Amino acid sequence: MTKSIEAKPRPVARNRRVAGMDPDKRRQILDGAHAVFNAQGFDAASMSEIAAAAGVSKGTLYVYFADKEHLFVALIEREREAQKQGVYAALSDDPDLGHALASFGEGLVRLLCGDFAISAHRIVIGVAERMPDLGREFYERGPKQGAHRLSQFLADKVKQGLLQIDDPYLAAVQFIDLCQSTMLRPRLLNAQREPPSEKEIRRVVASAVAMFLAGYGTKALRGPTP
Amino acid sequence: MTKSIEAKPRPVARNRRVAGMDPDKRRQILDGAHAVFNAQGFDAASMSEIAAAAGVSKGTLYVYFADKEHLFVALIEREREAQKQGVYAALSDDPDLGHALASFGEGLVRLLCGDFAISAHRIVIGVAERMPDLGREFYERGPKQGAHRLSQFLADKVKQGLLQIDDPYLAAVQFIDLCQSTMLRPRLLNAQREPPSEKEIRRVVASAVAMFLAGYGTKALRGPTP
Amino acid sequence: MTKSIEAKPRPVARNRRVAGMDPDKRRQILDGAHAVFNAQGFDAASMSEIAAAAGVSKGTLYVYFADKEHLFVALIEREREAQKQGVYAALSDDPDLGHALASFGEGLVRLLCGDFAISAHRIVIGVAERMPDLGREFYERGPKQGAHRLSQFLADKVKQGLLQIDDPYLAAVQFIDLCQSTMLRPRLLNAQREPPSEKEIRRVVASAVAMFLAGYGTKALRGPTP
Amino acid sequence: MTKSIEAKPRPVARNRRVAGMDPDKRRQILDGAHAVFNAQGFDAASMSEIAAAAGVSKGTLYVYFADKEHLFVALIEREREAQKQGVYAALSDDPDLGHALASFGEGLVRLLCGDFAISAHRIVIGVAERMPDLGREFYERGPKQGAHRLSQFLADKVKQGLLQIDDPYLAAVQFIDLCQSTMLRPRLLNAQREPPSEKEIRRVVASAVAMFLAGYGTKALRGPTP
DNA sequence: GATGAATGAGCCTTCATTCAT
DNA sequence: CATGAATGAAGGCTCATTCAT
Repeated sequence: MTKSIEAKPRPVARNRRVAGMDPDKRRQILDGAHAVFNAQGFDAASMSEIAAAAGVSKGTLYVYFADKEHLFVALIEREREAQKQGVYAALSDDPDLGHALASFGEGLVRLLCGDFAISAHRIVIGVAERMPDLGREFYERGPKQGAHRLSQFLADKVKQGLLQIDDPYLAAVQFIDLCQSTMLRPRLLNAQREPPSEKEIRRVVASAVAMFLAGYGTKALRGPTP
Repeated sequence: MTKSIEAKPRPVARNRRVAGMDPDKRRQILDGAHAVFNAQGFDAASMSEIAAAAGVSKGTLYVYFADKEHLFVALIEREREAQKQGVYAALSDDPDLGHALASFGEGLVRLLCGDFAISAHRIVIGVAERMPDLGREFYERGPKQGAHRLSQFLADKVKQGLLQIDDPYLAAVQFIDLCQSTMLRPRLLNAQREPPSEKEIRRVVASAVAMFLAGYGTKALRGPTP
Repeated sequence: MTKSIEAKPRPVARNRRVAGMDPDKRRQILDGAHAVFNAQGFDAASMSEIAAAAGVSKGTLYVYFADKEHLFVALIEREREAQKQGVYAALSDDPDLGHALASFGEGLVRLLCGDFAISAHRIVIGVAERMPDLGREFYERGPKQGAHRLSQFLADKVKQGLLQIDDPYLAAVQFIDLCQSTMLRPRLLNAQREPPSEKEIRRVVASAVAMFLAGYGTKALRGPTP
Repeated sequence: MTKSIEAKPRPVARNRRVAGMDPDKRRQILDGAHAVFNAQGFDAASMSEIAAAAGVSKGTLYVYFADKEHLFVALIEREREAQKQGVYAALSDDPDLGHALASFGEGLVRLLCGDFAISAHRIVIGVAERMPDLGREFYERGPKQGAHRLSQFLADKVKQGLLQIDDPYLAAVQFIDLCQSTMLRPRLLNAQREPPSEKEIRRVVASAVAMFLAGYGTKALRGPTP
């Protein structure tokens, strides 16, 4: 039968040796897990392969992580933290709204269509049915939070009179989706093996910015007209 | 000694019985497979469970489908055929472009955020790493073909002077993505257990149509102004 | 849709653990395999039975041997090594040719009609159709090599003028076959459950030696006549 | 567990429909079984393949033969009958003893090293452990009876003063084994894929006859000397 | 009587997890 | 603490046999 993270109460909290966990070894294990999960997906990845890739024994795996699922969740968490740096910087740097959105959009697409994010997405989506908590958490801490952040930026611009938006959160997601159009889906389905080219990213994001500003921009945005 | 003893390839032909396949039983099996695959995903679904869900013996499964993968592929095929009916009808029915796009978009979202399409998406994305052919084919016969169809419709409207579009395929995917904004992703990640409400669909699609026409519409579209 | 979805070959290396194989456990497994293969033949022997007979878990079997065939081949190898000791000693020990041949023949028959050699023969012959490599290798390292060794001994005697032989290899096989006459075949077909008695062995081998020397002996062999 | 012909009492004599068995269909089935058993061996042959090769349904197989083993036994019986014709003719035809033995030996080797006899031998030897009755019967009705027949011929020649033999049965088997030297064993083990050439057969049988007559011939045999 | 679709026990193999060293 | 040999449940798949048509 299905094993679900929350369905398994892990009856006795056994050898939860928390003392003396070597952070280096933990990182080492997560690196190995990263390689194997990305290459194989969740189900096809075996703990033996992960142990081998990490250069530790299988037993050690279980010292650091209660089971395969917890190892995977920990990996997702680490990677999320590692990557969400800097993408949002573009939003505050550039005084020109179009430039700011383009920089942000390009950075976002580079990140989301990159090998790791695609793999992680694939895996989490693939197990979402069996591990709804993982999926929800991934969604809330990732895409949702990102959109929220952008929506705050947009709300700011509304206040400044540059944009006219009823629902800033919807607008934020729309912008994010526009930026990924034609690029994300074929990557997720593995119909496109390579990340999109820089040229393609710029082209698509430019189109997204144009449509977004056409839809939400005010006269004030189009610049000081005589 | 020899490293590996290769068994001589069996000379007598394997009888892939194709004749006498009861279509009802085939449907019955696919129904069972549908239930189990959707509930568990590809890897976690077991052929035993599928057999039980279908009300047939495990052996019968293998009379109708060569193996687990072929069963899954056949299921995807059946469902695609069953569902791609009628979504595109909206494109030709309505003389008003805004109405046509809205109808189309709403139908599409209803389909793509419905339980089955979400499950199928999840599964195919989940196995895309290990079965790239399946992923690619799913992409090409599904999303890509759909976008292509819409792009032809848009190209038509360009000829009619109603729209001004450089890359109709990109525009088509942009529209499709806009229609799904805020609704598809949480569904895929199982952060949203229920399909979106009709009201929500109408709201988001209306916003998508508005932005799309703001971005690509010509003066001619806005109607005969005095 | 694609006819067959080829799973991408797993990039991460399979860890064929070779290190840390406990020789005692390996022997234990081979002993169990010996018992079950001999009792059932190759196909009818099940890995479960072998595991039970060896007193290990099924999983352990696969730690030591890649699969059923490799286990079987390893068993054959072990047994061959264990048994080909000492049979050829008789050839050099005895100065009298008749005695030497008789000792050798008796030892050979004792070996080849013994329980193990009969079982191994039965199994290898039984699978020879499907595993020609195994059969050929068994033949070449066993019967063929044995005959070759004897033929060298005979060629020596030819040089000494004691024998007159055109084709020493043929002569060697003839002698070997004569020694087994009436004893090997009923054993192989299980028409004779017990190995032949010592008395019977001596009788048949004596007859073989007599006929062989009658056919190939020279006057010099019959001894210095007045 | 092992299935053994005699160990399985076949509790209720069920549908042993004996009436109306079409001899043509029976032959047809045995022909199919012949092809498949020879190509695959006993265990690897499947009843489906046999049914397909015979051009009948699987159900029909079970009308004519109780199970796989009985089908196989019936096949062996039929083939034995079909083949033991004519080999013994040589024994009475030729007035010259050397010629008679050579003709007989050559015919025998041609038969025993031919594709069918080799296959049958392999299969029976392979299952002899699990089906001792089959092995014994095969032995007694085949090799043993053949040797018996030759021994009677030899006893005759002893009476005629041409041969001097203590144990004619042993002598018969010795002759038979000599005829097959270097040819039967590699065939059985599939180390020699083709039946031996006529030239080789003549060479080896000539050598066998020579040795046999050297060992057992009387002065009378060597011909009327002055 | 013949058919062949259906059965289900059983096979080989894998792998997450444990535990003695 | 780390190790990795051992476990055993479970998975995909086959095939001898049965039975409704």
